[in-house]
Amino acid sequence: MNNNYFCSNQGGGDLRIFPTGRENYQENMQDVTGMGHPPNSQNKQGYDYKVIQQDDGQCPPQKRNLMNQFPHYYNGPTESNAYYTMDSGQPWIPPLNQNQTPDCLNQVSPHEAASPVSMNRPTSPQVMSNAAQAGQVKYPILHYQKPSPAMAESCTPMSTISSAGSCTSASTISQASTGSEDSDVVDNSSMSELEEFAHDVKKQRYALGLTQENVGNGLGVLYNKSFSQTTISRFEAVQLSLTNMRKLKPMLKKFYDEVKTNPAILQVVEKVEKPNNSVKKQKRTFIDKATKQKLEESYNLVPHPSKTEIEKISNERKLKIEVVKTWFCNRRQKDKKELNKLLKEAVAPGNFAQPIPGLNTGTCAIPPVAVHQPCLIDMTGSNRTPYMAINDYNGQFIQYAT
DNA sequence: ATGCATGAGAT
DNA sequence: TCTCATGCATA
Repeated sequence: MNNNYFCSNQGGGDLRIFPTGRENYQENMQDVTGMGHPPNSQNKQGYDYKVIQQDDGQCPPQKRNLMNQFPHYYNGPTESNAYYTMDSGQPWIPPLNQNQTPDCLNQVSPHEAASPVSMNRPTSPQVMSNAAQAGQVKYPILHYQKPSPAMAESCTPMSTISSAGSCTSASTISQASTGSEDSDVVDNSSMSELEEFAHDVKKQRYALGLTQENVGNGLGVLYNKSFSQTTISRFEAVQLSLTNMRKLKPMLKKFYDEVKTNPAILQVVEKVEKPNNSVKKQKRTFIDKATKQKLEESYNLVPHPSKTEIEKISNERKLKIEVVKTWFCNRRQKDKKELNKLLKEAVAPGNFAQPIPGLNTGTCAIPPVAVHQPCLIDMTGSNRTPYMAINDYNGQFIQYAT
């Protein structure tokens, strides 16, 4: 499964997801966030980190006591003006978004506003149970990024998939009105639907004897913009982001539909020639196994290294700063995808998870806590969701597919 | 199939 | 400076 996260579903249906190496939070962490578990003085004992230094104001923000900045997400010791280390001797670095300002905490999260379930305060079991039964526990889709330039320019007449059913067989394709700007009509497929579709599409490709490259070119034939073998491969393996999958799905669907009604295009597709772009050959740095191992270690400690930290790593590992930087970017990207998959696996009907705890995703200031009551999943992959202003939210929801 | 890289847009 | 979509290069 995933080496960077550990997830358990134990006692009373509690769901816990946290970075590996931090399993001991299971014993030590108590929820004092207001998510249903009032602080208990006993909870303040026995954390796996200790006060090591008074904060003289020079303390880097990452190490600063979270209590002051994220009072309702803070789970640690409450001594003010201090920062902490773990029993292992490693620094305990709160997964804090450095850009986050306390003002953000005053905003109502879209989750909270939109759902009977609150993220930041206890919800009575009554409300919870009613909401769950009525199917009212919903999750917002936040479009936080515009389509990539490639997609944007080539997909104007993109088909709209009806919200019913999976795409494999049941969905209806209707031609979106051309010209008019309905770019926010997007595919709403759930992760499971996308998986099913990806699988289906792969089968069809085999049946047609097409290569991934052929298909990529095929999209070019239909949309005037082709995709690489890599992208098709990643789509079939469901290795793209949810948004990305949803964008590509209608195109692929259209392609295969088109092939059915008009097999002649196969001839075209198979003959597409690659332009001889002898220009800009990409160089690829080779990082040996041992070095990668070390990078992984650094990553597990600090997924978002600062400039100084990157320089340090760069020196230690004898890699260019650029290479280290890129490595961390890619590593985070990879992690995010893996975590989303893990979350999807972890959430069984009746179980709910909090937004992704942020050690490895980096920006969510919520130390891992047990979830004793239904909460909301960040389906968007944006770990800023809880802090987003309500007016950034356009009211679109999906219900979590069980 | 996947690792390292790039460029555009968001923060 | 980061994230995200994407692709060249390569095992």
